[in-house]
Amino acid sequence: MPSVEARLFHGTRDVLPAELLPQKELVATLTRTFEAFGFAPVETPAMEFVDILLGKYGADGEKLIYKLAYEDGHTLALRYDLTVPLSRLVAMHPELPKPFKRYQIQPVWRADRAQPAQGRFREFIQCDVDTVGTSSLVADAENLAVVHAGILASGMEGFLIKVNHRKLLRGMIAHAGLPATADKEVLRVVDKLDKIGLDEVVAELSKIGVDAAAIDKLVGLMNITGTPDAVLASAIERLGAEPAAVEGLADLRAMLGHARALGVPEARLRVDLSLTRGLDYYTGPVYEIVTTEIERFGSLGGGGRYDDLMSLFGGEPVPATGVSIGLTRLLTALVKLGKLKARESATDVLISRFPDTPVDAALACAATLRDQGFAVEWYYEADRLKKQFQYAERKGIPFVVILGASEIERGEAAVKHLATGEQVTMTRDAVAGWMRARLTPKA
RNA sequence: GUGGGUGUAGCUCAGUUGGUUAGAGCGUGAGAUUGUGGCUCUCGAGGUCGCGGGUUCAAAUCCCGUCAUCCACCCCA
Repeated sequence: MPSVEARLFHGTRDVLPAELLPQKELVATLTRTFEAFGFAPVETPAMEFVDILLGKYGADGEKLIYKLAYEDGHTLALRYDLTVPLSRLVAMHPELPKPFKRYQIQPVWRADRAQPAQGRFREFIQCDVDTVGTSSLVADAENLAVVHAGILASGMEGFLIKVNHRKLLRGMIAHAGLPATADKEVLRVVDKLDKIGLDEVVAELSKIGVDAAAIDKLVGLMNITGTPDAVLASAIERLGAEPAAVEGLADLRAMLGHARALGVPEARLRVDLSLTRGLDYYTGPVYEIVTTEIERFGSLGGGGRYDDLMSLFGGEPVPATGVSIGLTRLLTALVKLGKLKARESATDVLISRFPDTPVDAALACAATLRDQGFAVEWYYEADRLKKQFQYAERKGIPFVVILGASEIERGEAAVKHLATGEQVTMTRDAVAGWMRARLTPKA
């Protein structure tokens, strides 16, 4: 067989132990958080029929769906997100008690142009929670509370949750006297406000044919800053007479009140009237989580309410809302910030030995330590002790237990704590307690 | 998808106006009187100079193409 160069498809990645060990811990924490809010897990297949996915994301998103060249190339695709597969699943299981609250931690695929430094990949893991079957804004507030708790638990410190409302956006477009069909183009420009500045936004708006009066109204709204309450109050002042906006304003006010009651700090929340979000299926509140610690980094999560999506699979419309944490992106950010406590190995203790060590007696000792709850690794070769210690050092194993013929004979063991250099020879039943007293508790 | 930059060792890079066996640091392997890690020292392994073509007596170096990758935009997790 001809040899091929070992390589990866751009935008995909291998995850090595140093990163995957902390990632697994984070997933365990997120899982506990999700379950604490009453969400239960599901998984769905990586591939779906193409027509299940088409017509849900909008033209921009649809271009990024990976279609599989299976049969005629028009039957299967890799899932693009977890929300549409969930809707399909619920449509196929009408017997599920509503509201159906599920979480799902699985990879998705997007034929994007990858940019790893910005946390942009073609394959990445999303952690979604969704509540299907209620219009209650408490469910939306719970979404905010769940992502807040989840991101905080990851060790990320600087982040904000931006919220807006699709109906409020529609009201703003109407308020400016623009046709509803113009919203996408206009809002995309306005969304760039904090990046390119006011003058540029005005220039671009007039370039796409928005008249000066409309620009004034839009920019006036976008420029409102301050606490969520202040922004809302100011928006009510300007849009209170706009029928299209009223419901959005009321929803946001209620949702934010519930979120505060659930313990989301005021300082984490921003009402951002320029937040649009590209996916077509959102109908109500929308949210996006951004880090304030890295320039030009993609969002850490996002979501919103999508009351019309379920009806696209036939049957009755079912209200639904959900939010997603971008696990791959969150981990990338933490690595970039040096906030990931990397560890090469999950091993607590290495059993080191000598040419004269009775192997089976030492293995029995390893088995005992495992029974006592330690992760124990056996050193296979009777190498120089120096080499065995170097191995433990490089893999970040905190303890080395030294077993020679004399220790085995006397029922003893020498134990060394590498971080402090402390070493004691003791009876073997004392080893577990000695190590446990020095093992830094896992966070 | 649009625009710009860069491809030399596992990683970060040097390589003079084209000129013999292409270098350094880090990492990695072995060792410094055979039961002790981090520091230091010695020695070693490792390169189709992204790939293809062209110019030339001679190309890592110049030209064309191609692929890969990075950055910004777009969009988002």
